[in-house]
Amino acid sequence: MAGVSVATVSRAVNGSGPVSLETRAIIDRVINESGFRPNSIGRQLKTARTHTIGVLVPSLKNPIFADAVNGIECAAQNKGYNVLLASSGYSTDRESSAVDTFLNSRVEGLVLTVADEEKSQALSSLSSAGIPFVLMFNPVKNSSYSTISIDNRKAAFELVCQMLKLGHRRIAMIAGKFSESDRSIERQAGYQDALRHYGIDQVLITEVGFENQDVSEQINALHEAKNPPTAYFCSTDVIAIATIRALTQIGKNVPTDVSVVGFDGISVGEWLTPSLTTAVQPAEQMGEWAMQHLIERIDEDVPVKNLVLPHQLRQGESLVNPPI
Amino acid sequence: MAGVSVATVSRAVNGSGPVSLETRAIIDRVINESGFRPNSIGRQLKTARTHTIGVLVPSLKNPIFADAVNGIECAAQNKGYNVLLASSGYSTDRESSAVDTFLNSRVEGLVLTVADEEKSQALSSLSSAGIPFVLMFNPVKNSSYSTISIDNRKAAFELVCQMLKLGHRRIAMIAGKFSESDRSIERQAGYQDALRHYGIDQVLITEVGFENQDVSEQINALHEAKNPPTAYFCSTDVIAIATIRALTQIGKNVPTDVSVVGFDGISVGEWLTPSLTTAVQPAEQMGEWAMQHLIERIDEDVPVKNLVLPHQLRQGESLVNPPI
DNA sequence: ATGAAAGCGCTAACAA
DNA sequence: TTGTTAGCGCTTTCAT
Repeated sequence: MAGVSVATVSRAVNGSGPVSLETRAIIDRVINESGFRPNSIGRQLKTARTHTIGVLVPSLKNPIFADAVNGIECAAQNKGYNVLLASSGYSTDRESSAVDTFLNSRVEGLVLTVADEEKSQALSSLSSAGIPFVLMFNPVKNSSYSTISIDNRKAAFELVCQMLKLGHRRIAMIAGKFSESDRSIERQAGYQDALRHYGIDQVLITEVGFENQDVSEQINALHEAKNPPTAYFCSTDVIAIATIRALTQIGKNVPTDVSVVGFDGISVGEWLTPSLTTAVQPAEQMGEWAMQHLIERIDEDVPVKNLVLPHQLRQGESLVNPPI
Repeated sequence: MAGVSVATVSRAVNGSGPVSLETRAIIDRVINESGFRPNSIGRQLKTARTHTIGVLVPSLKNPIFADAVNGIECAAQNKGYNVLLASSGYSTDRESSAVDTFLNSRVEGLVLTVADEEKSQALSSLSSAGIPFVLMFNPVKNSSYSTISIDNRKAAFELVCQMLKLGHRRIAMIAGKFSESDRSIERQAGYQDALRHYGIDQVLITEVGFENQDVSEQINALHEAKNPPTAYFCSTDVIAIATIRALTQIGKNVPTDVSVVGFDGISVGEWLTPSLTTAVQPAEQMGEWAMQHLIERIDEDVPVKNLVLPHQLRQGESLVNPPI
């Protein structure tokens, strides 16, 4: 339309070569008039670069992941990368199929949280595909993968020690399904470490689904026992909130009757009454770091890195001494 | 590698034509051994279909958007579509550039929430590009765009009427920046409708940024006046939560000293103490519907539709009679 | 400063 | 049942 070759248009659009002022003017005019848009697909095919990264999280309904994705997306935008998003709903099958899709779409890298690093079919595909990725939230196990996380076990240990120090002896753990979360497993280990440290062998663990809004059934079951727990350690803040609701429904007051502790440090925990005692993961920064590191690995072929951030215990009102 | 032509491989991989059992077996074997992955880019270029939709929201930090994106993503996955995600941070410039990127990536449709439909450069690009899109949360104005929303003005009117009915006469509105949200404008109109309906002409509107976690300054200013408000109407739940915090910081109790009402119906509002009085938008379903309708428009060229869902008022503890 | 042409990986006629 | 081939839109040498 501009009476020039496609090569010249390419050079004009990308500024990738010399174009005379006059031809550039003509091309600009024609582009505006015709509504021409360079087709990224063609460019991607030719250059073998997509400037796209894949992001896979279990669910956006948990603010810990929404915040992380927010951090990732902002960093990506800054660096000129596009974000393909998928959620797994904590299902390993959906993890694998999402990763397959990403790989076929030729994403240049991934940031993801999987159910369990060790059992992940998705991660095997990824490593054999040889494309860089960063695990987010998943604990470090195989140090040949880049990861960003906190020490879940230690944080859980410290949290439960606090509970024990206040005098709690019957502490139940409401754990997200172990098969769906290696974080949950680590936190459970920390819980047991703490009990053992205090010479207590009454472990009381109830697994619940992560998508479960209502844990009344499980809580009721625990409270019908002869010696109900005086405190609950929950493997996420979202589960802690559900636990508090369930307790309230059966007439238990938190924290006077029973204490509840969460994990994650989602910001709403602070505004609740009682505010949540929890361990804070800086989700948004973790997302940002993951993205930045991923881009380093893509562009500069930087080596794998395992970043374990210090966690932070947040004292809330939901944990007090046990009733006498 | 399998000793067959690319055409045969294509047929085998896609099941798009006859392939003998033996050749299929060979191809499968070679694919597994070599780690071959069909390149979507090539296919996309050839077929001129990307099976990708763009999603643009202001921010994932507000659960109303995170929930909506969650709904969109699930629906997309069900229908075999990929999701390219971007956030605008309530900036119209970033809206436009995200839409440009989407368009160049040849997304087949978009679901988006823009600052203001009427002033949106992004929407002009979109409509002239002739690709289907669905506005989410934005009120219906130009009915030639598909939209899914509630009647913001009416909901705000009803909410503020409730406040007036309880006896409040000095009601301030803490509004998200009008330039960043046409919802905020509509809700403000509903607020004024209600005041007018009760013959009150003391409108008291303070604009705040959406990303603003801390509204202490604005709240303090209002409370240093001779007759401070007895109630606050906030244009979102997130702002309402910030308002409650600011009030608490200056020693005001909600709701005994002052009432606060939000808008959106994010689920945490229910677990707060006091629980939030608000108007509920069913974000996840809105996302699902948006995605489903978008795909109808893509596949079957269904006409534009404007769906205005009934809103629902949620009675919470944050609204009571004004102190005597 | 510009153009011609090859080729990225794929699909879809068409031919055999 | 399989192969040959053109071409999707782009970038990039290599000529001119």
